[in-house]
Amino acid sequence: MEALTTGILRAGDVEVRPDEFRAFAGDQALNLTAREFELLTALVGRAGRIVSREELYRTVWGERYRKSDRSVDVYVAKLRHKLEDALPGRRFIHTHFGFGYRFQP
Amino acid sequence: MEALTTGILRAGDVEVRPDEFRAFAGDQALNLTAREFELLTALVGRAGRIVSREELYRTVWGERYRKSDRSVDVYVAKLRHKLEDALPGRRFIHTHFGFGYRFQP
DNA sequence: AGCATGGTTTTACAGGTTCTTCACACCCCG
DNA sequence: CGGGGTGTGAAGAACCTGTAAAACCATGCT
Repeated sequence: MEALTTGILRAGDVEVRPDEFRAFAGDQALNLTAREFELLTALVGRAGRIVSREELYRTVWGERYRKSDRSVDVYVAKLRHKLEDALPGRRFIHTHFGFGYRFQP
Repeated sequence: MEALTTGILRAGDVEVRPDEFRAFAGDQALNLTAREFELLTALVGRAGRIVSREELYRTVWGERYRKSDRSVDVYVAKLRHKLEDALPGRRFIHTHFGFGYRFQP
């Protein structure tokens, strides 16, 4: 989005600083693993758009996507948990059946 | 249509954004399944022309068309219903007996 | 090396949604 | 009328998603 000057991605209360490998939800830092962080970066960088599993997989894993690979789903679940812990009751990652996921604060 | 720059298809009040997996009728988003979305994309991309079931089937389903397969008809009905919900009283998908369908706002 | 710890990938299954096909009614046109 | 074309509801098949848990890996420490 407006990452040109600062490199920081923001969508609502969620902020990602790719150059620092840190992410925040509201005022608290999220404790993410490398994969979780990369996936969140990919999602926030595409906030508001429906993104296919294939695009997410290629971006984060850097390999060809196999339809049977559930890694994206598994990590979406992990991110949802940690976002829920940080900001209870709010939904950020929306499922679009048959298409993919959408990050929307 | 004029998809060269934006990738967006438009016909009257109906707009399809293939790269975002989203479609709009008037100002509201259409809640479509994968097949419905692909069929609408095929129809809007051929707006104003009569399109045979065979061409629609090959485009959307990617397989050889069997005369007994009613999938196109079933999904045209679904699309008509959702377009009617979004923009009541208007007709978009016209039947040409013995030939196929035509999308015309 | 052997072991512990934490992360990643794969598997399995339940639950839900969508898709295909069938059946029957209706319609169009000769 | 008659016969094939079309509209559409319904039901089971097929597919998709959420998630826990197992299996697999990588790293660091004793």
